[in-house]
Amino acid sequence: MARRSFPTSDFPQNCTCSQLRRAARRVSRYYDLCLAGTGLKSTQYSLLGFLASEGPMTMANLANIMTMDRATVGHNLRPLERDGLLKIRVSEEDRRVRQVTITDRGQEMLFAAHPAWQKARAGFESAFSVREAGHLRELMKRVIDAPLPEVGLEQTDATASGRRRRRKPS
Amino acid sequence: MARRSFPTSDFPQNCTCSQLRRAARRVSRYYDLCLAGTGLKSTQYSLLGFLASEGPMTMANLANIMTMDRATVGHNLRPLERDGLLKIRVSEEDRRVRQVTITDRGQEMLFAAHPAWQKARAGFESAFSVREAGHLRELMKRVIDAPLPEVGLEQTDATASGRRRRRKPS
DNA sequence: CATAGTTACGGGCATATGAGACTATCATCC
DNA sequence: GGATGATAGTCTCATATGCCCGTAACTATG
Repeated sequence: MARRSFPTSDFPQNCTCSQLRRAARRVSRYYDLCLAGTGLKSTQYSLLGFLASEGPMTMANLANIMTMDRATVGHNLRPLERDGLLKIRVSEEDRRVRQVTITDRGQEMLFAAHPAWQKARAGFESAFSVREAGHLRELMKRVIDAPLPEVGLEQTDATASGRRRRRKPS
Repeated sequence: MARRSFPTSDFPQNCTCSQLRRAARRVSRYYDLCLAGTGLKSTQYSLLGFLASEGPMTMANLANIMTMDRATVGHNLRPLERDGLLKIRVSEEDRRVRQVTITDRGQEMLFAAHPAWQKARAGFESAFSVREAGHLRELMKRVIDAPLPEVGLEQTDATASGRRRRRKPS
């Protein structure tokens, strides 16, 4: 048996990242299923929710509170803007900045989706207990705020064989 | 002030799904950054890791242990297959089934990426503590295994105004 | 004021994720 | 053995996620 064996203790079953992603997929699917009739996905619901509760803000600001890449925010806003749920306009003071504002239509959409969201929450808590769910959110908060150390960029030798390089060197 | 106010207590800041997704994004970004030099993303690392430790298996099986949709597995396998890190072949016994097997090249890639993955793990645990990280994985496991109740599909009235319907009724 | 550095976004690329419709195959049941 | 139903994957579409690079705009510095 030529197969190089890895220490079983450090495999995907025990990878924090993998576990976190799996859990996120699971819960997201559940929420999205509950929200299915509303026309909003879970991410969109969060985005609009933040805009509704925190008021208009810049994309960088949104990226920050959503723990999301700025480019990702840009992408995710597009469908919502297209459908008139929010407006994006150039700031007066600083023309680099975009002010994102939820529209009335967006507010309505959000409001209309609220029961479905509540149902998702209730469903989750019926399986996981209100107390545990609270504990979970608390823990997630700590993960989000954890000061991760810098990463020094290094190279594996297996990379040399050149898998998927972006763009050809012009 | 016409803005309908939502109970602050149930907004994105307190949404389990949103928090979970945020944490997953944060940690994934960190892991992906650590893995950057290796040519593998975190999902791909998990996928190959499972295949390496559990042996060849079907896509449905993979979907199961990855807590992932079957279609998603299909999509995610494609780049790995393209780059020769795994093989997908039709099963002999049941020709509906695809057997997915990691290749030698895949094993090497995984092996080469292992130090980077360890570094990610170490980095995370330096900020979050080994004990807490273990606790976190334990909790994620419970989330993944939680028996979520069925969802009865319903309609919001805001949907009637027709946002993004898939396909036109033929 | 020119210019260099920084910051905020947009565009393009590649992967990640999942729903819905469809196809091929297997399993039943009559 | 043919209709019927269930199962495994695929194809298409839409969104989600984040990188790199380029551009516009602001800021600091000489």
